[in-house]
Amino acid sequence: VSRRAADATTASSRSRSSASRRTASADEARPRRTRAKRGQGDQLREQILDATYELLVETGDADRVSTRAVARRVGCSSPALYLHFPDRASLLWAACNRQFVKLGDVVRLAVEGIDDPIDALQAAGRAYITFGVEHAEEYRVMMMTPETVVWNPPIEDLPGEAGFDVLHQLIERAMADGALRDDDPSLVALSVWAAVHGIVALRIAKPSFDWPPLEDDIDRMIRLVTGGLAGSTGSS
Amino acid sequence: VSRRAADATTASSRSRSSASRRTASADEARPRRTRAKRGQGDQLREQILDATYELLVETGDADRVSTRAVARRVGCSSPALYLHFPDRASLLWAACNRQFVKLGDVVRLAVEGIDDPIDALQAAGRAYITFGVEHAEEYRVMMMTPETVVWNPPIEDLPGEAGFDVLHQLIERAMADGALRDDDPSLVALSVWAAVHGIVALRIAKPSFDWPPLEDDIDRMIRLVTGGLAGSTGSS
DNA sequence: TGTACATCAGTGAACGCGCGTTCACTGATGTAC
DNA sequence: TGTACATCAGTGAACGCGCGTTCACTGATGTAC
Repeated sequence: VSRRAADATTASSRSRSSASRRTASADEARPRRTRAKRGQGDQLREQILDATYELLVETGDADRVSTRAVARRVGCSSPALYLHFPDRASLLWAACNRQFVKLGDVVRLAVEGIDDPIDALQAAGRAYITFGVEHAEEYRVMMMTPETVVWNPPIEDLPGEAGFDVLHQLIERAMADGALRDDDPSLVALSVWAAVHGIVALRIAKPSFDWPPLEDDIDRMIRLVTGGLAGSTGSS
Repeated sequence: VSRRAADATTASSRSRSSASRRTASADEARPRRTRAKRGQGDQLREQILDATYELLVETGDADRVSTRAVARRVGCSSPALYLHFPDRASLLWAACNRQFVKLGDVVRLAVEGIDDPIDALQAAGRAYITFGVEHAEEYRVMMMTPETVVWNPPIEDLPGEAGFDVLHQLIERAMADGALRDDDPSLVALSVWAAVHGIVALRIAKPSFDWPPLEDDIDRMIRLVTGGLAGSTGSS
């Protein structure tokens, strides 16, 4: 401890410090994996993805998931990862993406069978927010991390995976029905997406803030948004 | 390049790879700093914060700002940082926070002299979003990064620094005036904050997405939010 | 049926790196007597 | 006015670390002739 800085209270859990690495190391206990049979090379790929995802959830920080830790968890050597992924970034991305495509599915499922587009919008928003909060670490990696670090696939895939396309269609339909005031559906969909993302992202970034119950927050945002889109123009 | 992964196109710009480190190194050219005079020890502190902030902006990634790079930029030795900050996390946080308190100020300033609470809310939202997008890296570090990595000071300071308290007061006032429908002002303020944060956060996280002009987005969100809060209850 | 060969599914050791931080120190400047 | 001493504002070298990745290899399994 240096002289003037001696009064510091910071615990310092930076991803680079050896102390924090040690935290994530209940690994090496795993037994050495047995080599896969001849045609079964892709088994390892799945196991690697599973382990990566586990570590992601356990550490809560993509930066603390190292290739070596993944290999220890799997029970293979670390070069073995390179038989299936070109580099660490691709591995992390793949592990997140596998869970993440579920978001689009969940939103699509939530909407199924609901005829009224406003009701469907509400269901979609609810599903999106709930999923995001419950899968915080993937959400963070996919939606809150700079592209340069993690976003390899074409950016155009984003809407489909995030359930954004569902949003878009619902809003188009609602406008055609007269349930929402006429506007550019793409732009309105972006606003709604941003609003919904905002709830999830703030909670993920600041979990120790004294948030109200999630359900209240969802209801209020949905009322706010659908009320706002449906009403006559606001004061301005 | 390994065998099965040979077709990979990923450029691999992970924060850990030596390649990406090299990108951020137009440093060592700086002249050696001269030692400060007797009572002027705090000059170095300011210079360290400046350099940290510069690197933060240049790299666009807090993980790529190392204590050694900061020292090189300043022109001092890296142990010198420890005369003023207990560890790297504190340094990074301080550098961001220094710029970040401006957000609260900007929001407060934007609101000054506007009597109508709805107009004031719109001005506040506009100021918040603009500031966030223009100071993407600080915003990312402060508002989109897990607390464990970067959030040392008490979480209760967040609202004041983010201009959230202004929002809260405006909403209280608007409700008292009858300009907004009665509700719990804290919860409504959270929703509005989330909506506004959503716009900023998505643009920062996915800069290569084909976003509409920021102004349009701001206007639409403001209309959506204020219209929604003011109108009678939406369909539900 | 035998056997040379190709392929698959990996492994162990090593490279080189930059990092956060600590340690013992140093020279200039002020202060007490 | 001199001088011993304390303090300030740092420095240079080193420690130990875990990392991403590459390299050359190995043993088991299938395949062609």
